[in-house]
Amino acid sequence: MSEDVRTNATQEGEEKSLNFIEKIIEDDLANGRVPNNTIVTRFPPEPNGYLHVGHIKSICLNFGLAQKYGGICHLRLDDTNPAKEDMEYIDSIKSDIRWLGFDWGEHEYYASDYYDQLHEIAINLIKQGLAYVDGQTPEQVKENRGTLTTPGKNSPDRDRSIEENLRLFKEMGEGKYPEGTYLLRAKLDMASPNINMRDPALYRIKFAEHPRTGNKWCVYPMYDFTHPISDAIEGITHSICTLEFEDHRPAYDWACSIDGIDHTPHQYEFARLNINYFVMSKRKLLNLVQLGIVSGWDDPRMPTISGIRRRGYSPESMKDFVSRVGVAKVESVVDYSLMEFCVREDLNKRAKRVMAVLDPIKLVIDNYPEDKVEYFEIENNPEDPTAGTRKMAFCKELYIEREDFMEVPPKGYHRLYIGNEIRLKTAYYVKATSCEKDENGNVTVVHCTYDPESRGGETPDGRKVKGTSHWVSARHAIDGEVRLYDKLFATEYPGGETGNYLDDLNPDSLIVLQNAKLEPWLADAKPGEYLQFMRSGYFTPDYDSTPSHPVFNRTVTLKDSWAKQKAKMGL
RNA sequence: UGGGAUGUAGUGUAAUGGUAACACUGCAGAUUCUGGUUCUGCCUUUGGGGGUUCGAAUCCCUCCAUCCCAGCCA
Repeated sequence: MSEDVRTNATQEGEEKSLNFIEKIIEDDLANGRVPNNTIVTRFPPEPNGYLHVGHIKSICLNFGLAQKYGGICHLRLDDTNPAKEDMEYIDSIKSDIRWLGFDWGEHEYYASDYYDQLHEIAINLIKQGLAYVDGQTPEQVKENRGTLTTPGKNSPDRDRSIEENLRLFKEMGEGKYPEGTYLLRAKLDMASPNINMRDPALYRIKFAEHPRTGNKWCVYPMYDFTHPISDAIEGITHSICTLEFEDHRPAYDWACSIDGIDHTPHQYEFARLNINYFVMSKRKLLNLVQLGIVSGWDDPRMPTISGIRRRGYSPESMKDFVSRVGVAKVESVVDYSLMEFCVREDLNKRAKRVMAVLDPIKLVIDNYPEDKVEYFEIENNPEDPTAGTRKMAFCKELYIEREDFMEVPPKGYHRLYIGNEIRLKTAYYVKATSCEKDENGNVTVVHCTYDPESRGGETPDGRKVKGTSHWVSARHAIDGEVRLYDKLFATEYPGGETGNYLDDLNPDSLIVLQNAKLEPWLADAKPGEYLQFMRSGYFTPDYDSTPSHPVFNRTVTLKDSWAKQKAKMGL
């Protein structure tokens, strides 16, 4: 094949190395092993929960591969277990994929679309003597499956006649037998060293209402039977799944080899995404929701796609994140710090800078005229000249951040303390003169004087200040609620010590500040806007936000080298 | 102890028999009207042992470690 398929030139023109799946695909393409030379992938979530960050890897892989090689990616809801699945989940899955910017077009499928065909294939297997109805109890089935190191034993029903099997399977489907009484099994090899090949179950009886097929069926096909055949029906060429399915590949290949089934699809396995400080199993996430530890699947502390979206992560940053993580077969755990790096990098370029004082104290400029108001023009984003400017009102009384003033400053502190001069961002230089305290000794008001010559933030004499504070005019500011989110878990591997991840919850994962002072226009900010509260972090309006009660979620803090320095000094 | 997989800096990923590298983290410094950004530098790597070869992360042997599998879940 020609060089242009072999290489992978990026916009910069440099060559990026291929991951192992891309290598396989390019090899298949180069050797004419792909029908119509068009690869077809699929993203096959089970609608039994919300999608999480781990799924982003799979979504980007499947949709990304299709994009890159001019193929097609199907969305297939793998809905073969009506006991666990729900319409709510189907809707959330679709909106999460769209949020990431992927489009499956008309290729929206459901495993349940294939129930009729699957049923027919099962009957044909029975007719060929390749499947049988097993009347063993679930306990007997388990017993006779053997163990990891010992072979299983054949079921006494294994040699039931074809007619009998046909009759029983028909009656199973007619609802004549309760759950657990009969099972349709493939006749493979009870002595196989691979347990998945020891006569895998094909159909079980389940009296559950299905989100899509309602009560039409009371027998439902199993994953090992449904998945490969769904792939075959849809013409999937590269069926990509996670490592734990490696052992199932022989079953997959068996199903694709059934008479009349397209044997094009091949299964490839990659390592799922793990991130430290996170739990990523749907079961655990469901638990957090049901126990009320979080407010719901979209709680901004949840690693769900809806959670991180509400938290203020951009889809672009997440796509960048998974691309940096890469694709391989090694079980791995990615540092949460990489995810934070990716959002910061993206939001630094696009977030509008605003002044928000989270924990306010009043700053009074004693030598500033009582009623004077002046306006300063402030750039919306120093990283993006096209972002424009806005005007901010300034007057005698302002709010500044409580931590920007100290009566007794530690070494290295270059913010406001009595006698020290700092800059109020884009406004004036001010020098602290005194402070007032309440009965508990907490500073309530800081007094200062300003230098009129320093208007705009620079002085004619060119003297420098070490600190620059953000501020809002006390007369103009509005109040707002700010939700400071941090990691949900305090340890790298939740439950790693005690075995119970709930033991490792971070008690400070959410701190709500009710008294933040904000630039007035923030009352109208809408969810989905990316903001930087200067010197503090990236924030986004929550959907709880209203003009009379604005609410902001912290996406991630800014990097804070002063906090590090303080920590080192033991402060 | 059956079967399936995997071992490259702290973390993740490259290098397909020819100088072990990139990113994140960490550390140090410079710049800065955000203690942000940007920039510079530093730290640390082929699981062990044999073998083949002029030459091995790469090929062979062997040992070790880790993960997955005994649902009528996916």
